[in-house]
Amino acid sequence: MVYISVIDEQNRLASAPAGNALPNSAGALFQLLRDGTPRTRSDLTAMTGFARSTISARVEELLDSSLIRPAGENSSTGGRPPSTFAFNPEARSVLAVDLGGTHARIAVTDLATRVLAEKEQELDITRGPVAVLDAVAAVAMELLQEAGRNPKDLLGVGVGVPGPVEFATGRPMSPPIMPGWDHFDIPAHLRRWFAVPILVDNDVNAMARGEHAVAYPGVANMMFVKVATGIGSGIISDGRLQHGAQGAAGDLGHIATPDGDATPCTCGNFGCLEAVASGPAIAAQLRERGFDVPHPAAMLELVRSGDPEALRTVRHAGRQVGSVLAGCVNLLNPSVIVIGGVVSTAGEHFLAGIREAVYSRSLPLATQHLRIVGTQTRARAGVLGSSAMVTGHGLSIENVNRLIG
Amino acid sequence: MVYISVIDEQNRLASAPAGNALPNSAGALFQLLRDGTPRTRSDLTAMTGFARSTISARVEELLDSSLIRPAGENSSTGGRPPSTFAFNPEARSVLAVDLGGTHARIAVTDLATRVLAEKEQELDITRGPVAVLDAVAAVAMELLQEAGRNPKDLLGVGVGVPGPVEFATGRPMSPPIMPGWDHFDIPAHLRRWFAVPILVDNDVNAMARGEHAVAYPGVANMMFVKVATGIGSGIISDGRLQHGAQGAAGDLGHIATPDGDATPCTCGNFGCLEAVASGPAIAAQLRERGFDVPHPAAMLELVRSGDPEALRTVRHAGRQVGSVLAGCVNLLNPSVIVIGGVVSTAGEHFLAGIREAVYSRSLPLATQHLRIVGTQTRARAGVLGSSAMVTGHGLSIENVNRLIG
DNA sequence: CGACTTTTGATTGACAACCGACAGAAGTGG
DNA sequence: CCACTTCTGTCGGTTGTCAATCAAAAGTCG
Repeated sequence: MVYISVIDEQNRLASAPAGNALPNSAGALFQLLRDGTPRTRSDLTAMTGFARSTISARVEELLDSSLIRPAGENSSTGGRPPSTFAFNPEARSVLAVDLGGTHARIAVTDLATRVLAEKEQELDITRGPVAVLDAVAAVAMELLQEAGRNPKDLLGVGVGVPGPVEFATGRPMSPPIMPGWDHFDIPAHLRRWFAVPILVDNDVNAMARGEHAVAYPGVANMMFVKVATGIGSGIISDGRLQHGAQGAAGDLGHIATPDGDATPCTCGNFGCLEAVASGPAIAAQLRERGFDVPHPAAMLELVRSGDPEALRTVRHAGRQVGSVLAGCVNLLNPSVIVIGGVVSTAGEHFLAGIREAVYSRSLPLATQHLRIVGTQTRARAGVLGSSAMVTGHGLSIENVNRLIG
Repeated sequence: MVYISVIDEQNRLASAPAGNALPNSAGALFQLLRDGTPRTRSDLTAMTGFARSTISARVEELLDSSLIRPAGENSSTGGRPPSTFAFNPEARSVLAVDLGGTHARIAVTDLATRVLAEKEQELDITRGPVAVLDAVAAVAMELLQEAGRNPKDLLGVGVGVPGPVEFATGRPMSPPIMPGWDHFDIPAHLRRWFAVPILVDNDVNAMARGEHAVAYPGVANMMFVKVATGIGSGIISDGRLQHGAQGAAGDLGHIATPDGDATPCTCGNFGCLEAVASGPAIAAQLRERGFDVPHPAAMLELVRSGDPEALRTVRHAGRQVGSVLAGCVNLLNPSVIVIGGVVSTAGEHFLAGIREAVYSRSLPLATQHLRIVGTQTRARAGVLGSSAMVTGHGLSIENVNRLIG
């Protein structure tokens, strides 16, 4: 349900259903049904305060558009049993794209962020926007067919890319690992195939949205932290994903760790979190200790094998991440921190190191209800977030009214 | 002007005047006039797309309520000269309260956050909520009379208190320096005198709102940092003040400084920013170096006198603050950081230290358009912010419609 | 099986919102 | 002084919304 702030009768700040304050419309009614729970017309009149006749008309509109569908009948309470209606996630579909440095994951989802068809494949981002996006579009067409969906069916396209993005225009802004993509108009190019709204965001922001939508839908303040080649985060504050002034918010990788570590970083500074706790940094530390770690996957195997030295190294890296996150907790006071990225798959020791450092260095008021957890959506976080980004904008009151009208 | 996100004709994410999507109403029209610029009826028809007759009716409503007032005539363009209308900040007044540990500043302002009457006085917060709020109410009544305003005239009351607040209820939550205030219902108590909406927030959040409203109204992402006995901040992201999950967001005081300093802090940890760069910490450092610094004011005098050793100490403290802010910049990517609090009045050396550390440790993308500045509103930031908090809620579309209807 | 209850859909009339048209007001320019 | 332009207020007409009523549908209960 969508809530807005109002001052209630006691002149206190409170929350009220948006339907009371916003204009009555099919779109507003739809927001009440969006949680998927079946409701009767009577439920809706009680929730909105509008007349049954008005609700009936609105429900009919929504049924016609197939955005809601009949959901059976409730049991009778002595008279005719009421018929119920619920959000119909099958009404439209969403194309969700998650681009990484070397791989792309592409999915077709329904409106409830459920995957209908999905494919992951190698795709080198350095091949440039035209080659990459053309390849993405080709796979997308296959997936749409596989899912039995028509391109006309799409509500929109969501794309996550591994670099900062100017969210309003969908253009990457000076991305360090995406040569040729700077200021490229991704929506314009993709619109050659898909004549629908196209939204682009940073990949970690997309992952934050995915985890939020699927696993923590009611949480207003959370962080998603990705620890892999780099270390980044997506921030959701007050229920909204935060981009910052240049779309560069959430970059944890080059925050200095508090213990005065002087490891040099690729950015030119010393002691950056990325230089001491990222996947490559952990692998380097293990090599220093005589282990044979030719590639990141080998590091994970070593840790999973239970080698004590490797576990200590990973746990220490976790503490480093946690020491930086402790500052983030004091600053943002989130309810949940989700840890994702390949390094987080190394096991519980990494997470334990993070928790240890956060709970020892953050303020009690901020940590008393704080949960630090591993990702539930794992490798799918990105595509799920791209999908949630599209439904978040595409199922707004205004847009639903447009879809119907 | 109020903007909302929509997908435009090109299916791109863009901004459009709220009047297009929100229902037409006097409140919505008022938002277009709220910037204070005089506009003609024709201007408004062009901005909203509504018929002149509709606009005329709405303008009349707003004139009747005195929320807008005639603002003279524009010069003729060949025919009858159009009359213009502008926001009338005198229509109502606001009671703004800024409570500190030992002082209170109370002001009556107009709707444009301009002070009409103001008083600062000693008031020990440890005397407890009843004694303090009763004293505040008494002063407020005097100030209302001094400003020639009636209590009925109030749009609302805004209060800043030196501790965490549950914003929705206006109750302090485990405030460390406010004995007797924990969970006290401040709005309920003040409502005995003022039967209007009463909003309560943390004092640093209020200062952030004040500086934002008066000096940086268009900036969507900024931080206000107060360096005094403690070190705290107010965060404005995406144009909204962020409270975090427990209203504890913005606490910089107990973030660990990156250089591994081991100074013990009152919180039980080591190397907290507050332990190395707050007013008392700087005073302690100066005492260690043989200076006679019996109280905080003496520290300021010493620095203002230009003593090189004192300047070095202050500059070093600035660097410590900056090293923590560098992380905040990477995390939040603000456009502006405003430095306030008594320590910031010590001179440019403190600010210089902050800038030095931030610009050396933050990412170029985040710092290229970043400004780090001293407060313009100074000691008034708190009351101005309390006032802005009230107008921000009280002049919303819904509330203006209520004021008129 | 019949009386009663509850839900649903259709109809109707009241009402408010909004628009366009019109006439009057207040200027400019020849 | 008059033609023309631009702005303003008013009025009637249209539209769409909403609430009340009613009859039919579909169940429960005795």
